[in-house]
Amino acid sequence: MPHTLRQKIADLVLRGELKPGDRLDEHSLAEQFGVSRTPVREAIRQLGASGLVEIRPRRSAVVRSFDQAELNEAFEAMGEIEAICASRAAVRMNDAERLRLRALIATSEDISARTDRSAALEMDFEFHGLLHDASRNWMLKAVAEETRLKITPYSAALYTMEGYNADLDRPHRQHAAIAAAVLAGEAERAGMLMREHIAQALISLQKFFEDTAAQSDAPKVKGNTR
Amino acid sequence: MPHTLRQKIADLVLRGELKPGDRLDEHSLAEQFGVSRTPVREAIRQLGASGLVEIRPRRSAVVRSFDQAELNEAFEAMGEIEAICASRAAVRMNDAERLRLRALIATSEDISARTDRSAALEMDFEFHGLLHDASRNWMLKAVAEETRLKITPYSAALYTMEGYNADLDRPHRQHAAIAAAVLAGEAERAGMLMREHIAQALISLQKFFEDTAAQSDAPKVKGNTR
DNA sequence: AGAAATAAAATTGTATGCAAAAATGGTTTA
DNA sequence: TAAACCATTTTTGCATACAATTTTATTTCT
Repeated sequence: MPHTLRQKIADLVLRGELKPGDRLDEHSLAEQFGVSRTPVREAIRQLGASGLVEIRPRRSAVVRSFDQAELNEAFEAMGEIEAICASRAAVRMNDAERLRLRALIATSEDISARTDRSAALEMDFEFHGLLHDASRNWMLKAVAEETRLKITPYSAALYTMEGYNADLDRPHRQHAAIAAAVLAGEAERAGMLMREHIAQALISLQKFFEDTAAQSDAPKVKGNTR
Repeated sequence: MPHTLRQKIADLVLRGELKPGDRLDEHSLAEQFGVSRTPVREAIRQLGASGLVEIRPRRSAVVRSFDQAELNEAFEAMGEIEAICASRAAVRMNDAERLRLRALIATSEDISARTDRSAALEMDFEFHGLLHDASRNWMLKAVAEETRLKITPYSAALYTMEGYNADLDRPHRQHAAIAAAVLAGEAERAGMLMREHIAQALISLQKFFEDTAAQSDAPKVKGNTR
């Protein structure tokens, strides 16, 4: 895990320290990480190409923000892509991965019961990551994870926000159902369940935004603030 | 079309002046475009994040190259993504786009008859681009075009290489069939035809590589050269 | 002659400086 | 009071310089 500067800056966004719309000041980032502006600029440009931040000539880069329509489209796209990964995984998953998938679901059961939000977020990453790997297609995996990355500032909020009591059990049950289909080799069904899973995530997210519209530290959809 | 430096360097790759495996020398690129190394480096990093070039610490960036397995996976992924775009387009395309699609196919008919390779390449871009737009989903469009970008150094060779007599009529007929399905609103069928179209492109490409294995200026699959 | 070792050249990574543009703040004016 | 104007400060874009590393060329040794 060589923590590149790009990764460090991305982490600021993924960990929620920088929220959609926030500016990335080259000078302060440089100071914060003990380097000069040059490597910071290069890292920011890379994040711009990955779609995590928005780069505007002569103006500070800002964390990419989506309006409602863009969020809907992003989730629709991710649903399709994840569905493809899942159906491929159902046909191609190897024995080691099958074992790991079973273990993951068992752990997830426990996490859900304990209502451990941060563990649940990590579990979510691992579950989907495993399916990406099992799709036996590096580009599918790359596409899925790039897409996931872009909306993380929003989707992670579901797990991250303290005090927000979204249901942790529903995503767990959906993961379990998908895993069952994958393990049974039912490609079509795995894809369908995955699509529904992502669609459900969008609905939860929209509900979350309504519920927390008052709170100030939640990521806002574009046009909501200032 | 504000030709950014990033775009200019990308064009070198897309136009085939830089082939997979070729090094991108910061100094000579800087000289070539009349700027210093700093903006060149930033552009290269961006292209690295887009997956068009490969960046290795302390070593020159090189144009991304794929081995046979990676190419297969890339085309499989692209087939799925383009299929989704096509089926969405079949349901969501508006009247202006329908008109344009018809015109495109008519022009394509002519291009195919005249065996105009460079026009055919442009047509290919426009056809798929139109479907991306008509999917009414910016992220799907972004994903499709990023994926397409990565394999362009290989797929464009089919059209670019002088003297290689690949069939121009087949892709045209496939485009026409897809267009018909889209215009008829047959989402399922449009997606299926698109998947087959991309699969066929891979087969043609593999054939192309076999045929031109001797020629030195064709892009090679990783491991073939040096 | 071929391989290994070594010296020279070329290339990348980063810091720094400066000009140009944009954001900020305060003053004036309607 | 609010808007418009102007000066100040901040921030970005780019060029340049230099150290660290890799690459290339040359020489030496077996």
